[in-house]
Amino acid sequence: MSLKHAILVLLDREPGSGYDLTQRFSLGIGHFWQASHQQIYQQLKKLDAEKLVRFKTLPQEGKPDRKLYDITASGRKALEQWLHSAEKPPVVRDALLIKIFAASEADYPALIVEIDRHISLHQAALRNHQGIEAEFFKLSREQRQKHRLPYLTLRRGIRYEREWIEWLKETRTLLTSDRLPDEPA
Amino acid sequence: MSLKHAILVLLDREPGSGYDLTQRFSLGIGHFWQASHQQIYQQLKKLDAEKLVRFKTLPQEGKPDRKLYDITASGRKALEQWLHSAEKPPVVRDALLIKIFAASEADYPALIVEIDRHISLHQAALRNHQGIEAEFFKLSREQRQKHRLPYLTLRRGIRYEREWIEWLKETRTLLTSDRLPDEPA
DNA sequence: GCTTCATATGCAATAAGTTGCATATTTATA
DNA sequence: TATAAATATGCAACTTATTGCATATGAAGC
Repeated sequence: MSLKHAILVLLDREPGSGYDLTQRFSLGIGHFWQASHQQIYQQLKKLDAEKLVRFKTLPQEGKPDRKLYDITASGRKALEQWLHSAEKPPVVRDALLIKIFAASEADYPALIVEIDRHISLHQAALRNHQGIEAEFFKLSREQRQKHRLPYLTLRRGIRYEREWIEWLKETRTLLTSDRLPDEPA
Repeated sequence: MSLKHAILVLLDREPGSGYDLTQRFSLGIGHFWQASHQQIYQQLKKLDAEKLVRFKTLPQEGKPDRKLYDITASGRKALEQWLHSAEKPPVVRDALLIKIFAASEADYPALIVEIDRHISLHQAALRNHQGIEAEFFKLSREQRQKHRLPYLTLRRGIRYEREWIEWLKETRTLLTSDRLPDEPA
């Protein structure tokens, strides 16, 4: 259900096409919700069937018609109800940790390579988030105040990536030096 | 594919029934992979069809027969191959962050309640992890050395929960005081 | 005596997400 | 000049995960 509501949130801020939403997901809220364009188009269809959104078809030359979606009154109502409902913390499912859990010494070299790869990926994500953060701090105080909730979610993304990198580096060191932590985390 | 391999990892350590595995998931590796018993039974069936596991039926009185599963030679082979394959970092999908992202001032009171609830949940998870960690540190040096990889994954769980709690508390403070962060995360 | 918990396995329906493919044009880049 | 990227939408098949139900007994606690 959450993807539907994420879409409603975005349309509530500004109407847009499926394509627009795909951009907004990857650029705007990708640090806490990821969705492919296929998923977005599927859910827009369902949201339309439920009358939570509606659309106007804008013909374009050479390209397929653009469907400009907008949230409806009952969409807004559904969104508000959802905002006040309780949510479970996300389930954690991390394949890298299964591998680390299960590895024997023979697997260490491959594991180190994989850990390094993940460090790079998380560093790239962190740099990306920090770029957006830097933009935020260039804004005026009023503008910052206005966008503070989105910024707080970005902070969570930054900390998340940072925490990953720290743990991966610590784990890498312990694996290569064959040592073991001498005190609790 | 990862659930299948998580099951193979557990069976490789020790044969067991679907029920046993359910316990091992919730107690042993639940901090990085969660699975319900329905899912586990489904996947055991598929793994059996693929000949990666096999089972013996142990009749029991009064209770349904116990199916004792074990990994096969080709299961071990598949597991090793998988251990050396590359994995994408887990996708992040966090409904609470959508809510925080989208909230308006009218939603703040409900949001604070929800944040407090999440703080409690993460604190409970943290305490649980730390209990297991305390057991680990009671072990002899040799034993600790032997179980160090599982322990490293537990450290990740501990840090993950701690990071959540910190961010939730910070966010809660900023929301209630209507202030805004004055420096980058 | 009654309820709850633990043991033990499973089906069926649905929801959610992924992968691969298909189409068609313009604009920027090597 | 060819190639790739951006724009724009979508279907079909499949995998993965969730929800709700069903069955059956023994043991422990109130």
